[in-house]
Amino acid sequence: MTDENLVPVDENHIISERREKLNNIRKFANAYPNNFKPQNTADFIHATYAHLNHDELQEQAINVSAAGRMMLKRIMGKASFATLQDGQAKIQIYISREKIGEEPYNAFKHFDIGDILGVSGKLFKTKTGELTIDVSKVELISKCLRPLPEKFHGLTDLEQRYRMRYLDLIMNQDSRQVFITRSKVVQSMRNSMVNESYLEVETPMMHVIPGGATAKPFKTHHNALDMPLFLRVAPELYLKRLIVGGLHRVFEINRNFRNEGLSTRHNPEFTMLEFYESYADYKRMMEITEIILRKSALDSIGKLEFEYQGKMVDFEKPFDRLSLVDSIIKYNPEYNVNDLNNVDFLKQELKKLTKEVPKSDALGVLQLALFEENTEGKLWQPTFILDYPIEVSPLARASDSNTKITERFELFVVGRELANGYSELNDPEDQSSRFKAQVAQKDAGDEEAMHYDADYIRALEYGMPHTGGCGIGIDRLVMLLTDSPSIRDVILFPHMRPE
RNA sequence: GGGUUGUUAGCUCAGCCGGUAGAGCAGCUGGCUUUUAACCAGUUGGUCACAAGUUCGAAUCUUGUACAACCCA
Repeated sequence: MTDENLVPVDENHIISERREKLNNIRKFANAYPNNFKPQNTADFIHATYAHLNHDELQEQAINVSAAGRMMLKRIMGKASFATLQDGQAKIQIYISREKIGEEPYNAFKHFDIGDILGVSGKLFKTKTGELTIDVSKVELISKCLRPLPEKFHGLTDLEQRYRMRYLDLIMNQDSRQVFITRSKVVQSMRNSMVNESYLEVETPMMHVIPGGATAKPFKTHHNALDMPLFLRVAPELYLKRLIVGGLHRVFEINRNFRNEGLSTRHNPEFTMLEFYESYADYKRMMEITEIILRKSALDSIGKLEFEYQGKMVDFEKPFDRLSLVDSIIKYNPEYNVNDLNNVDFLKQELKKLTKEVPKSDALGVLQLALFEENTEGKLWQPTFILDYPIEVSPLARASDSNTKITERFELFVVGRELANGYSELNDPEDQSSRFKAQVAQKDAGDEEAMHYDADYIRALEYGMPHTGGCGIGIDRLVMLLTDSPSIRDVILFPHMRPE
């Protein structure tokens, strides 16, 4: 640690005043006691006693104890109200000098907004009917040295919300709710997989040979072995090794790392559910993808139709299925089938639309480029796009009826890719030549192309049953279900440049 | 990587044609025993992101840098 790191991030007179208060507490008591045990949560208190009226509460004399952060404070002479916030909810407390005594009351008056307090007392209802703890004992559990953001506007600066997520979670209940929803989504997906007899596994995050997706990896170094390692871009090749090994249904929920730009849809590390099922194909993968997504919506937000950025998304209807070419024509009626099978026409169109026309002359590659340019963004309702060109699908099984395309789908919702699945390529000789084609592309300067993975080929040579596989982007799914415009809103600590 | 916009008190924001800094909240002092963003009176707090330039004089104009948001790639 350098000297620089030992200096507080910033200091001001408010913080030094609060430090002074803390020092005073230290003189007389333990400033950070660890023996307060709240018997009730604010949530529980409201749920259990809110229905009782003032007189009923008076008669029953219900004692509670609670702890939480003081968010609001209203001193009115010899009595005060304050609001405590615990994990889920808020509860109002009433503190009178008469009840707790002069010394403790004066001490309370100097507690700051943001301090964490423990209280005990009897429940009552105020004139306006708010359930409140009439405090008989209050203690400071943890001093808040830094002033909280303003009570009305809160913390709105996006940069600060991302950098100081702890503060965001204190101040913004919406943000807290996003991450509760995220947890429910992940839990639901795990349950769906287990219900389908899938086995949860963990495979390496550090790869000697990066593989499983066309993407640029992060590179790191193992000191003891003195060798380069790559953070995984996908778990795919390891999961399929497990299929070879006879774990017939496996899934993994974990991070992938891709060394690309940041945007509202891309974080360098992101979370995927990947699953593989023996004796299945891409059609079964589409079915199970629909099952998982519907269940995750029901389990997290309790409905199958929801609004995303002002427009409805429908998870209830069976998801649309279109071939790549059909989807282009459907959303761009100015084209016909002949146009889309004409390499020169495609190149001409792409030149109009983008600076980055693929160098390839392969029909499928150009069709895909056109799809990405003017169709993908228009797929608002869930739509499976089928028949991906073989050149861009090096791990997928070729279609039996057309060797130029693969048995592959991608699912699009609100104009974004949400899932990607296919019938896995299990012919080791075919896979070997596909890897070689990738290596040739890499040698030609494509940094995203795959490496040749000899051990994976060896695994396939032991024989892998036909298998279906699929990956679902969890961050993007949570964006949808929480109506979040940016991926940074659904990742607790999104990647930011250092301050 | 390119374009646009932004960065002023702890937070939310004003600050016009260049004249040396403002409000609300928070804090501090005092008053107030059922408040609800409590209220009333007084008060502390700023390297105007950073660095150069233009000017008698820059938060304000120019350029560069950093970080961020949005759009494009």
